[in-house]
Amino acid sequence: MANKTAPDSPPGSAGGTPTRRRSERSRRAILDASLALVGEVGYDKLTIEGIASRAGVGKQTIYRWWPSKAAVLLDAFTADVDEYSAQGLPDTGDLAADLKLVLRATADEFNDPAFQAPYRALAVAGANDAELSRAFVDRLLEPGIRVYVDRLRAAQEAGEVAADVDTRVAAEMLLSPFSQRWLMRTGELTYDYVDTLVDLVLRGLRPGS
Amino acid sequence: MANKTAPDSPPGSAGGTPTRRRSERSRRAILDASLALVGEVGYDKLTIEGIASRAGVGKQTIYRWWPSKAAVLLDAFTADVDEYSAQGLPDTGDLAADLKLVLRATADEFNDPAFQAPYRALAVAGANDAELSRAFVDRLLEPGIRVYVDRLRAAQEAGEVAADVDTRVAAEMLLSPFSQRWLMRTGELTYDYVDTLVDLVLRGLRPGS
DNA sequence: ACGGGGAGGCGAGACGTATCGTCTTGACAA
DNA sequence: TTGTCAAGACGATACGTCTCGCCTCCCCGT
Repeated sequence: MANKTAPDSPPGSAGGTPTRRRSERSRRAILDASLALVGEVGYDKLTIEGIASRAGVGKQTIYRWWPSKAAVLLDAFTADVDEYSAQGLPDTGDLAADLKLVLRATADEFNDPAFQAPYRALAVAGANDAELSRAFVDRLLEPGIRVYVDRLRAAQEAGEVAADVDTRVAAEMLLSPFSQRWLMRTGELTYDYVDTLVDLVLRGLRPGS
Repeated sequence: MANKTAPDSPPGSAGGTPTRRRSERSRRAILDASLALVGEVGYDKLTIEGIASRAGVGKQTIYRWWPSKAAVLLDAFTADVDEYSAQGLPDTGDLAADLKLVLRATADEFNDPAFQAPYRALAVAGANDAELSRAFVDRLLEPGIRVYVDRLRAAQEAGEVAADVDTRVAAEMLLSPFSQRWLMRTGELTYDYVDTLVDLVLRGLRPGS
């Protein structure tokens, strides 16, 4: 049950135990197939057998390395995404402009159908599986939030944001309405909405407010 | 496909077509059984056959009136909840106090295991089923948001909130971080958190800020 | 006013299909 | 020699459809 959502590394890495012989070719084929299939048929109709067949792989090869289709999808999705958050947010000295720029780009990304299916599926699968939820949060959600917290902290040190503001809560005020809107489909993610949200959040962060 | 999540009313009401004969007894038994079972085994392992068996009902009776287990659950859950949002938020003239009071109570509710399972299941099922999502939003989410928008509007008219504030976005800034935290398990819903959130949101709403 | 017929919902469960997760086989690579 | 690989057989489970009598209510003819 350990490593439930983080299978052993591919051959070449050196774990505590001797590296197991694993086909990198099969691993990539499985990840690619799962991403392609979830876009075509949706998460509910995504099956292990379907992934295996599409990847030209035996079912056992999937069951050997992953505990569930959600874990496969999380791996597949993480690989494509995690270099994005490594670079941090831009800092031009104008907090509002920086936030609007990045959130507008994020809105475009969230409106991209290729992105929607797997991300929705993961968000959703996590809600009913606490263990997967933790992996999803740790590997995708938290890193995304942290870059905003860092940017807010920088603005705080520059005097652009009041010193007594809880930057974590402020980041949530910015990001949660955004992702909630998208996840629950309570509204469109337009540039107008992003701008309104950023402006209203920042009103409460200004020094002396 | 019409009425996908809103089956015909029980006998006695008069629809456009002649009222169908439907057992109210079976309807209640199905709703009760689905709520009980989702709490016991979780959403993934909730099956139509299980509900039918628990309710002492034929499978066909469920398939006749609902399109999916999610639709059953939505009906079951809605029945218990919708009188709650009918009464609106308190208005003592102190917006911060009113919001904290209600959100603290909501936090208690969200921390109640009996509430968690079905609500999580619905939020989650909706993300992968656009039609169910709409029903979930219309019948549960939107009414909940609206009472906050109304309360904010009242505060706006009382001069407690700046006139140019978009009350809808403001309500989302308050509620989305809250529900996001709970849904994704990114943090605890404590009274402290609620208070911090309310205070920070309201900082941006004050006139002249 | 009433009583018989018929239409339709009802509980029960059989049915074929799909996918599950496990297990076995023989080839192949380290 | 040892462990992974592709392929697929296997029993179990739940799906959604269907058929069966039973029962209840509504309507119509008397």
